[in-house]
Amino acid sequence: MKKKTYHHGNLEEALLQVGMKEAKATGSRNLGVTHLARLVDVTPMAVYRHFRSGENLKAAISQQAREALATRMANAVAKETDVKKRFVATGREYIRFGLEEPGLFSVAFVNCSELPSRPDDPSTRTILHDAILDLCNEGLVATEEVESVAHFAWSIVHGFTTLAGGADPYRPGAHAEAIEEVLERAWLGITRYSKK
Amino acid sequence: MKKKTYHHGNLEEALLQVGMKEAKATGSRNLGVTHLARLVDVTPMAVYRHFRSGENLKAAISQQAREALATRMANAVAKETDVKKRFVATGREYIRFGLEEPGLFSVAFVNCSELPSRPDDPSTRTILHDAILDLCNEGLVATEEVESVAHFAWSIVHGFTTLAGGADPYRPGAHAEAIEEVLERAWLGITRYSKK
DNA sequence: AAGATGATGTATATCTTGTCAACATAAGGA
DNA sequence: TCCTTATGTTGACAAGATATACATCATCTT
Repeated sequence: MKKKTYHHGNLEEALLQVGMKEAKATGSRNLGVTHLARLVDVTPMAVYRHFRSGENLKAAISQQAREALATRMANAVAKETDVKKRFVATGREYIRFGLEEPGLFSVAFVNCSELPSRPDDPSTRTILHDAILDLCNEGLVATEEVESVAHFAWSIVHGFTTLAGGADPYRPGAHAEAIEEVLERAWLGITRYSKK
Repeated sequence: MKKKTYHHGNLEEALLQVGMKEAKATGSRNLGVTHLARLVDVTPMAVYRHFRSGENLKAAISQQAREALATRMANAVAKETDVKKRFVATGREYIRFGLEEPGLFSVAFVNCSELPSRPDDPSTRTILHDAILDLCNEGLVATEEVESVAHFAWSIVHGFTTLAGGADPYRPGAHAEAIEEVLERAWLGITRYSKK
């Protein structure tokens, strides 16, 4: 099939698309300019019309990956009404995402020079904060602790995912029990704490 | 100064040495074969007499970094006698290492194909396990929970470090308060938990 | 409708890297 | 002394990132 038009039509989108596909499959290994350009049947240099550099492209894909995570979290939270359940669902979905999509997860938090050094994507951060504000409203967390609770909660799920992930091919539910346990422990760390 | 001998003398060691230096300074960015070879004033190909590939070299440096971490943890633990303090010291030192040496820390847990996918270096793992066995002896943790507690504890410190690190230039004690707090929360998650 | 103009791709060239193959020399034991 | 092995060097090559110069499409003006 020949090219219908000289212009690709929507190269930027196309690059992000194949980028995400590659990320899912192999993490950040195959996110090079040349490789992605080949996949969309375009010259490497064409990429630079849409991204300043290869790093920049990778950062954009990373961003997309973080958005995918945020979306999943948002959906998971939306299904729960109970305060604690909402909070736990947030963490559980974060971990599941990491285990089910290790490639995307690693790309999402790849240490890229063009990336904000903290892996706290605004949207993800917002979701987490909202969940914690819920806890405040219930009196389970003091208002001035929101920041540190957020950091604690995020640390737990991020660390857990990093450590548990990437090993074997993922079997759904493999870590189910461990996940619930770690979330419960985190819950205790959050609700039982009081400043000395 | 000219080369005393045609042979370098101890190239392998030298490579690991400059590798660690570079890792401290810039993480994993400058751990390429050519670059490191230049630093020890040797041809790139010489490297292959000691390491199968660039990846392999990077993995060896990563290993060294993990050992550096383990050493620090061991030293920190050795200073404490109280059970809880020993445990907390383990985590605190892990976090401090990550914040004080972000380059080394990132290299230590870089996702390298020649690296065990789980960042649980035997020595580091042993130190952590020992600390938890202590807790068992005190009746603070059930014997059958050792594994999951280890995973929980590791998750927390690893996650915290990843999220807190890498931002600004590190000021000693900057996060001191946050560290103690997160460790206390973790402690609660460990000691207050009971299987349902 | 005919250009002018900017957006988007291509062609080419250079530089850097990783790595292979072939060669050189040092060092130490037979 | 001479052969073998360990260790470095040279040169070649392919891949990749990216700069410069050029081509072509799409649109906006007139």
